[in-house]
Amino acid sequence: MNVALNDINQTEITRLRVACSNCNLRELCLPVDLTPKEMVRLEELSNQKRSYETGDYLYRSGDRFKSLHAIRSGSFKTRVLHEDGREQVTGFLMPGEIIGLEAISTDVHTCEALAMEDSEVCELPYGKLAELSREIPSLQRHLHKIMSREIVRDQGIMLLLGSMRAEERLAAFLLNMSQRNAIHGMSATQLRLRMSRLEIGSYLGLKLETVSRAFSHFQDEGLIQVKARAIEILALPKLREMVGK
Amino acid sequence: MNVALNDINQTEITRLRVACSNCNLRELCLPVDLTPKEMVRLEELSNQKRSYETGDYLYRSGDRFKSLHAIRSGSFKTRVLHEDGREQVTGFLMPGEIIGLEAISTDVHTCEALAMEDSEVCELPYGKLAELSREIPSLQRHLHKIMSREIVRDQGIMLLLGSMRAEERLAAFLLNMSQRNAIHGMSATQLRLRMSRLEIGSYLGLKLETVSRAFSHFQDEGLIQVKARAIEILALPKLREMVGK
DNA sequence: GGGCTATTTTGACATATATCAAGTCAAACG
DNA sequence: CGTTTGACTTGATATATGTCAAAATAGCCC
Repeated sequence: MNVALNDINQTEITRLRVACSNCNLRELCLPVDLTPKEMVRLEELSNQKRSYETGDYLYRSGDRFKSLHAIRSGSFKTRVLHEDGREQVTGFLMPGEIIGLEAISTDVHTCEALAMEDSEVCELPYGKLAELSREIPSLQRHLHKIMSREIVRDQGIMLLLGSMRAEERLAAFLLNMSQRNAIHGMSATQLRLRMSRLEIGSYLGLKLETVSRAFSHFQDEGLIQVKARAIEILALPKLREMVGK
Repeated sequence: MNVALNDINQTEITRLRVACSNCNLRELCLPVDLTPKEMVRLEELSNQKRSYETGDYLYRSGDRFKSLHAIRSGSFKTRVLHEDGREQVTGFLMPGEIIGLEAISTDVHTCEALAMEDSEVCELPYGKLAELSREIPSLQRHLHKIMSREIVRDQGIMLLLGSMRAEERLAAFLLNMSQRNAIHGMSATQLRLRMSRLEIGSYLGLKLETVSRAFSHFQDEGLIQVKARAIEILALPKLREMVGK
């Protein structure tokens, strides 16, 4: 939502492909102006690559925080579990995105992250990352950028939820998914959602029935084409209008 | 909400008082384990101190980002203005807190910050801060902490809004205010709100009438005592119960 | 203190979303 | 191929919050 599409120009994507061929560090590499040598050093940080199956935990609430993780393939959701057992989805993470930021301040993870499909991640030991960023100022600045972007993203997509109605929320969600898809080189209009209506509802603060009704209504209006979790966006501009941009 | 009260013990508060006698850098100093010499260097960063009257802008949307600001006295609100003129309050900032983080990623402020009362701030040039944090690892780590805490705070107070009803939101808001009050050495139960019902509503995604009704209802239930903007919390535990903690 | 204004409270009613309950659909499995 | 299962859709109704309007209150200036 805030990571505007035109933030990423072709040059940078090419550079990324070269730099991160064996590990998806898109979020870290992308706008950083590193020398080839520095990139190698960044690459070397992510010594661990791990695989997770659907439903596996990347980390649990209470786990000690040691690393960030760059998602190489697949997708994860983060959630908090309330005492009464309700699940609250707090975020969806897609390939190329960094997960775990929320725990830096507390040294302990405050939510759970689990795979929504079979996935691979690269581990980025926080200590080494901080150490390296001390040597490479542009990396340091970029780390700050990622974190504050996270703040902005939350404000962008979540904060406004309070003032948005159900269909506006869903429109914002779809646009967000579309942009993140596009950033990662995939279609901006053909979405394959990895999450259920229940999870979308939990994330957006709506009941699954409301989510479903909104999808149906969008389809009736000709804004999207719904085939279960495969969504085709037919009228991007109109969706943008709905969320006021 | 996430900056738990017991995060701050007496020792640290004493250290803070000594370290930051002439400039309120609480958020920066507090959990940082700096040598006296390093503290002086941090102090020296905040060379600029500025005053603002009620309604003055600290920065406007579109302003180039150069500095963070530590609030020394008074309070600010951040907001975005929608095309149609509606105001959306995105945050309230109190003494000792850092404002401006949201702009690091974009180099440009995306929201406006203005004084809710006569206030003073210390300017913290971002470049110098980053430079210094490269030399002082514990400061670097702490900068990261502040930023990710901001993420968590947003998730804590805002993300849950989606799933909270009006009175739960207001309870969360009051608890948040109470904690921030307490952190800054003021009463946890006697609150002097600096913002109108309209602003609270904008922040919480509610109409001012709903906010007012919720206040009245809390008072009827004996949870709080309302005298305009002076709120006395009578039953902290019950409020905590309402937000599920 | 008296009168002015903005803020807050309260009430009656409208509307959006939640809730409860069926019903449909598609994938998985025997 | 039929059955089962879980996910999704749709409908009827309840409830929470928004909307509009008026009254009460607090703050402020004279």
